Amino acid sequence: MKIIDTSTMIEDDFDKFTLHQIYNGLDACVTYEVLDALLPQLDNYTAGTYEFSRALQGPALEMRLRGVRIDNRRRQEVIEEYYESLSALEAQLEYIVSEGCGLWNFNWRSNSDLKELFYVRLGIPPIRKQGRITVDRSALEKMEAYTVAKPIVRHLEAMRDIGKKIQVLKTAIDSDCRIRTSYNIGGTSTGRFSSSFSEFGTGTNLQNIEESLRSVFISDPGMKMAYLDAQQGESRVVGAIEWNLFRDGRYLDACEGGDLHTAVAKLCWPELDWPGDLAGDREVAERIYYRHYDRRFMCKKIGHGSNYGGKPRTLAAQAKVDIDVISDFQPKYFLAFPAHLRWHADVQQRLNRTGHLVSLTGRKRWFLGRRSDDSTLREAIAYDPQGSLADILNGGMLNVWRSTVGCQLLMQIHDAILIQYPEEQEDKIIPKVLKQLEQPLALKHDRELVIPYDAKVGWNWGKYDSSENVDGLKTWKGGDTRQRTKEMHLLDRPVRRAYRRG
DNA sequence: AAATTTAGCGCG
DNA sequence: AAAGCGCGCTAAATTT
Repeated sequence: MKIIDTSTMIEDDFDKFTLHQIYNGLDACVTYEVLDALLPQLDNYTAGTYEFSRALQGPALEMRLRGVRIDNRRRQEVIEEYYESLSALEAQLEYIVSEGCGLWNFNWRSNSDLKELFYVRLGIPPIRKQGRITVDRSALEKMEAYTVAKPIVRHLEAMRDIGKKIQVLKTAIDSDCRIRTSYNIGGTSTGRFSSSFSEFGTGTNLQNIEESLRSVFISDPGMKMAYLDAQQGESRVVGAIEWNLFRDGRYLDACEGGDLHTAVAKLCWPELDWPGDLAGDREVAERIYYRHYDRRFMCKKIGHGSNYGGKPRTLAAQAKVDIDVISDFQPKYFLAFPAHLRWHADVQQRLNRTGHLVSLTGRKRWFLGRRSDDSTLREAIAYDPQGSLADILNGGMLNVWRSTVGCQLLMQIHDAILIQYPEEQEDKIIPKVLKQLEQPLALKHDRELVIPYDAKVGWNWGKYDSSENVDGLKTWKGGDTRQRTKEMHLLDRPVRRAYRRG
């Protein structure tokens, strides 16, 4: 054994391999020295958080290693279809812009080209966002009101939608037809995971995949998937915080009593025909409202946004409703749940006095922004529910991972996990998984927080659809009689589309 | 030519 | 002038 003093060594004295070993050694040893300096600084809260983070390395590394199987044939097909639609739209738009507006060498992805087109050539008054001129989606939507802009805008909206999907679909996957991500356990200020490309440079963030692309993620042969998501998780945590602080359980009661987002929808659109029962109301709330989103989805935004200090104008813009809808809604909402405003005031006070907060699950965070800034207060308000739910979800995930229920973790998506298991054992495994996830958290004044999980099962990550996606996720009720669609040999498949000429 | 910043957009 | 929070990725634009 040879000891190398890196403070005096001369690089030229060593071969490349040895230099790599030295580099690795420094990586490990210096990190260890840092740990020596950090450990004495831990307090009761941060020591717990550190231990928890270390424990999460197990499931996180396993998910990173395993990856998720991709239906590559379907992926390629979809990419091709999207590319075809995109190039057709591109050609049409190029024609409109060159012949109609006299703009050559126009690039629809270039925001400066778009600003030139709309705000100079077409003479539309510039639309601003935080003081800056913008051509984002909401600006495009506003410009639909101008007859000259409308066909262009319609093209751009469709092209951006498709372009975004292509971007995700063409992400490089590994040679074993699996997509892998790298979870970063300490990657956020709240305690959530972050997700990004894998250590091999393949894959991507898997926590922002849109619903329409999820069906290309499939389970392994003989395995079936379950998507388990915490029902109204963040809202329940808000309710739990308010219970602990003020012994005011009205919001938690509301979460536990019914569907909160539907209740918000009823407050926002009282003029709609609400049947009055849980299932009927939910059906009304789930009718498509804007793009592919339903009212219930919009109300999630309105509810969360209001909880976290959102103002009518912003929330109205986000939920695509008239500002009056929110201005009418919020007073009713804060009257029904007065603890919300008390909680905000309490956060403000703690922030001013101490500069840090400890969440419901005992996670401590310092706030380094100016304490007098509104944005610092809003960060602080959002912190506890967001961080606590992450801890609760991850705690449940850790239970599942440590247990012997016989499933494999595939993904963590903030308030949900995706797992797979031998399909014939579904009805044995799902209840056990739910039990591991739904462990109660003790609150003050003799109450518990239990977050129920919704389980959906299938052979791919997309939503079940009787015509489009029969293998997709369907709410688990026990006894799913479906059989997985057989994979068809390439040559046996019907030809879907003729080659385009040209 | 390479590195960094900006704008836009997807998810929870 | 604007006022939910938390992320990561891409193409274009800008700086080095």
